[in-house]
Amino acid sequence: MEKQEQCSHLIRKLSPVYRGRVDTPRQRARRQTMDDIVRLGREQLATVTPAELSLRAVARELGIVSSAVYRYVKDRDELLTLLIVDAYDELGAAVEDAVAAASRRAPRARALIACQAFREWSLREPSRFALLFGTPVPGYAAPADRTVEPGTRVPAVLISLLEEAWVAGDLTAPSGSVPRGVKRDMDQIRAEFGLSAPSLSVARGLGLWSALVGAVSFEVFDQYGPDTLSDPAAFFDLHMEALVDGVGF
Amino acid sequence: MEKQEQCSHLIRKLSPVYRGRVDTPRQRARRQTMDDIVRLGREQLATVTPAELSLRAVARELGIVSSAVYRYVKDRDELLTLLIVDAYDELGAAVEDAVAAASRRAPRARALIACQAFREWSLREPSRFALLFGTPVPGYAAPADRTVEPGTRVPAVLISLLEEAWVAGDLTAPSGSVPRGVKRDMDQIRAEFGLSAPSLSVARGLGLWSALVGAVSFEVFDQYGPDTLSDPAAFFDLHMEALVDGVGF
DNA sequence: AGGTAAGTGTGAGCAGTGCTCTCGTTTTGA
DNA sequence: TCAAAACGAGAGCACTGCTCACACTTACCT
Repeated sequence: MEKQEQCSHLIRKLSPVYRGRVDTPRQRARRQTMDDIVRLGREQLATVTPAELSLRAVARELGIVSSAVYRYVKDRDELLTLLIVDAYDELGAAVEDAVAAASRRAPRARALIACQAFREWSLREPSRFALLFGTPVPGYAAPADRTVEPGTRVPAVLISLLEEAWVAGDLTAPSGSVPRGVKRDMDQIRAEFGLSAPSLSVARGLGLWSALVGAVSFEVFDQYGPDTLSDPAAFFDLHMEALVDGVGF
Repeated sequence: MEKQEQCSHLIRKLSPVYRGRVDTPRQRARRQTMDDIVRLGREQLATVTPAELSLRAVARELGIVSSAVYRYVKDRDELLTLLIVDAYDELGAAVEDAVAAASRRAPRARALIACQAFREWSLREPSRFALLFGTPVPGYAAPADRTVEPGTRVPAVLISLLEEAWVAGDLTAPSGSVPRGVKRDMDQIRAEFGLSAPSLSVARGLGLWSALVGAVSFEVFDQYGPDTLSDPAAFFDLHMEALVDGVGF
């Protein structure tokens, strides 16, 4: 089905007869329905955790019988993948935009802004945060070829800020030795992203990334006791500043 | 039901006739069944995420019809609470034991050992880790009066190590100012635990706690990309050392 | 010692889920 | 024009949590 469609799509593109009318009504309808499905799934995630996301509910709101939705989405897992990519993209855009809007500030300040943007998006979209960083759903394994790229956007922002600070001489390399195995892994990352920043800084950056998710997870999932933090945002900032200092910013 | 039992229990304790035979067979059987339910739930959690934990499966393995299990457990949520307390206790014991076994070492070393013990238990029990620190299950809200105390054991260990280091003069207070609101919250914690360590140290300790959970969560939930860390334990140690340094240990 | 109430297990049943299959109808593309 | 592809409907299977009416057994009190 998928293959057939792509095939006919290709034919249309190549055939002069269809110039200017790339879509059949059916294809337009299908794309519309696909968008609706993702939208309804996203809306459902506003009130429900990923584990209890219901295809039947999507079909219902779509005004379609439950089995018909399988014409568009192979699986519940398939819908999850769509929503994961959707969420990663929106999160990535939010963080990138926040950083871009502060392009004149120092890398350190922008790193903090990135963390804040991450936090704010997550608090605004707790279920989608859970979808990305919470308990993975049971048998589901995200297909790497579709989720890795959008999932790397936020860490990529942090990494690029780190590198920018390093080349600008604004990053003081932390002192200390790095175990051989970790060094090798960091060098691989450095090669992959074309970084000149030292291994230990990269390691600290990766640590910052996991600590950031941990801190936000604590807030979104209410892991701090009740009433222990009267001003969570202030505590978050303080925490992030310490982490950012640890990286050498 | 509960009240009646406690009542008769009291009577038995007070009545000389029952001296030495505190339990009726029925009460013994009930306790046994309760233990079995928790055990089966725990076993189920080894292969299944908290969200898809099934009461019917427990009943099935118990050799009992599905509705009968509601004689022992009011709700699926009730079972969750039992398992949460169970997991918190085992995790707390694991960390406390690891720290106690190294009682002759410096607080800093013991803090690192606590973190490692936390990580090891979590990797050994991924689903139970998810139960405690992953996405909260849908409508479920843990009853504070039963979960807060066991849930505080691990942070309590960290806090006590921090305090111990401080009174021994082994903790260098980090420099920097603390926003008023955060200061107030930290003072509340200091009062609650009877701490003399400075507010900023306590704040850093809380940050360490959330970062620890974040780091472990990254490993348990496979948030680092695949194959980015060839020696996760070494990276974890490096990360924790940095955090512990940040606290002032 | 006997009656009463509580505790326990059974089975049917309701509403919900994911997913499959068959059957018509419509659209598409050659 | 016609076969194939796409689509929607509806029934159905196996599973879930949970409730209820019904039996039976144990425990407690008079």
